Parts: sequence; C-alpha cells; structure tokens
Amino acid sequence: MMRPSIQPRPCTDPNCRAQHAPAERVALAMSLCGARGVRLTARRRQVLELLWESGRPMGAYEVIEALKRRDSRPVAPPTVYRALEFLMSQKFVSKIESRNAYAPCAHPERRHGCIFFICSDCGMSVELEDERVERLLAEDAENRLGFRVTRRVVEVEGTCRSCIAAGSA
Amino acid sequence: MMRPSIQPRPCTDPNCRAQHAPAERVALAMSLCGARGVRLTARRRQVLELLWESGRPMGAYEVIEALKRRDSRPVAPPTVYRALEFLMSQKFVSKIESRNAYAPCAHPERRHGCIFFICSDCGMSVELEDERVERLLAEDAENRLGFRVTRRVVEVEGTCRSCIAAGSA
DNA sequence: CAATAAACGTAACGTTATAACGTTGCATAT
DNA sequence: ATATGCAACGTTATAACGTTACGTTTATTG
Repeated sequence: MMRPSIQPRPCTDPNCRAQHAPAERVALAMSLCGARGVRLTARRRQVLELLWESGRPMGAYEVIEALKRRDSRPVAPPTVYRALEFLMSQKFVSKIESRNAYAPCAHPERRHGCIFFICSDCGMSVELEDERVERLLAEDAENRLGFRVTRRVVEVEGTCRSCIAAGSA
Repeated sequence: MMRPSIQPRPCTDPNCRAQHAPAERVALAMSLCGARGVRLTARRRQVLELLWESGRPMGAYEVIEALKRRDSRPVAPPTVYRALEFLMSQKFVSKIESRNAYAPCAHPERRHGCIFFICSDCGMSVELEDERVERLLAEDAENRLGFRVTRRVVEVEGTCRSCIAAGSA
C-alpha cells in the first residue's frame, strides 16, 4: 500500500508550539499511530502529555518524578526511557542533545529535521525548520566528504527575546 | 592591547585533521596559550595530545583510562574534566554532544563554529566549517525569533566514505 | 622568601542511561 | 478453554557520564 509522496512544507512558525493544546497534540499522535499500525499505550501517552504540558524540555528523571507524582507509584528509569524511545522513533519527541532533555515535536506528520533554539536563561526551546540548512548540510556531507547522512543535530543556544527584554530592563 | 580584527577564512579542508602531527597541534596550542596569558600545564597538554593521537572522539572516561595507562597512577574524573573544560574554553577541543565525547579542534586560532560529521560505523569524526550554515542560523535566530546566539551545536551523524565502501564491498 | 592564587589530587556523590531478567495482558490458533 | 506468541511493561542492578567539597601542591609575584 503506497503512501502519497507529498512532502509538506516545513513549518516556519516559531510560535507553533503555543497554538494547540496538549490534548490536540496527543490526539494527532494517537491518530498517526493508528495509521502507522503502532500503539500509543497509556504510558507512552502519559509521557507525551507531560512533555507538551511542561512547555519546556524535560530530563528523563524529571519525567520520572512527574509520573510518580501523577500515579503515586514508583516508575523506574527503563519505563520512561522506553516510552521516550518509542516517541522519538515516531518523531513525536526529539532529544535535545546539548541538554540531555526531551522536547515534543510540533509536526510529527512530516519529514523531520528541525533546529532547536534553546534559551540558557529560561530553559525554553523553540523548534524551527529551515530547509536551506538541511540542504547545505546534505551538500557538505555528500560533495565534500562522501558521507551518507542519517541524522542531524542542530541546536542553537542563547537568549530568547523575552529574556533579552527582561534582562536589559 | 587591541587585537587585530582580521577574521581568517574558515577551513574547508575535510582532510585537515590528517595533515599535521599531534606534536604540531600541541605546539600551536602551547604558543596560543603563551599569547593568551594562560597555561597549558602538563595535565592539559597530556589530554590534548591523547585526543590528537586517538584520531577519534574520546569519552571522558576513555581519557581517564588512557592517562592511567600512560602514568600507571590513578587519575580521577575531576582531573580530566577540568583539563577538558580548559581545553574547550581555549577552543582546542569541542564536545560532541550527541556522543558525550570530546574531539580536538583543528583551528583554535580562529573564530569557531564548526560542524562535526560523525560516522556511526567507525566512530570517526570530521570537522568542517561552513559560513553559510552559520549565517543561516544567525539569520533565523535574529529575524524569526529575536534570539541572541551564544553557541551552536551542529552534528551530522551517518556513514563515512570508507565505511560506505567497506560495507557495500 | 612569604603571600597569593591557580592548578591538582582524592573521595564521595549526583545524574543520565542501559542491561538483564521476569511478568502481564492480549490476540490467535488449536 | 487451553496453549502459544508477542509486545509492552516492571524491577533490580549497574554502567556511563559528570560534579561537589575540601585539602594539598605548585607557580608567580611582591
């Protein structure tokens, strides 16, 4: 059963994150899982919800703590790491490598390769896509190195607009 | 005492890593330290040498093991982390975030913002600079987000030329 | 040479991630 | 209804990565 080969345009809206409630995000994930023949189990859904609700990237052990509070039962690391692994495999979540933290992804339905901008002050992260960056990296890899790309990590650390405003007040 | 504001061109030679012996790299670091009024102590020099000799990124605990073998005396984590921190502050070394590993930098004398290409097969890493990528990231940060950049992490994972050749043989 | 500060050593600890193994629950086939 | 297979989950322990705290040594400088 062939999939349509339409590649939707990348999202360029920096405010995308704020535009849909966690429940909507989870509903989208749920429906994508249905289409993909994989299961968004209760645990996996809980973790995805937490990440959307948190509003900022969470460490795995933060997720563990949050789940414990919610369940009032112990939750061990492998449980959470497995859920995160699944969510990443489905592109519902990305790992922010420079922080050892996990952030939900706004557009799991499309080709994936986003850039994270992370504020050192408030911990907020914003996800953007920029096809031009992807093209350049692919070009450097292929032409200059003969390198086959399987994954890109592009993370930009700095100070976000509101922290700049707050700081210079 | 003003520094000259010349910004040398980025290095675009993917084979740069292979072109100078570790001793030369260390000598350059030594002389830069002199100019900068900081000290490349014995420990720091040992760690930098190891990284150049290794030929691939090393984890902090690999460095610890290697130093122990060389010294035949115990070397504890803080010793190595301090040396790595210093070497990173001087741009002699970069951390590869997606691997928790450390790689020596070919061009500590110039503005820094390199892209690492890391082979999942052999663990090799190659460092490139690409001003166009830096410009695009800066542009996205400023224009689209009002974000002030302090650090960039750009890491591309995949398969290097020689592993592709070896694999398809 | 004393005073100072930077670097280093050591032990303990904290954080992040995975290995190894057993259990549960559901779907299917008999 | 019983057995079988499989994916997900739980539990314990441990590996891998990184930091804190504190005391000692080593370099530099007045």
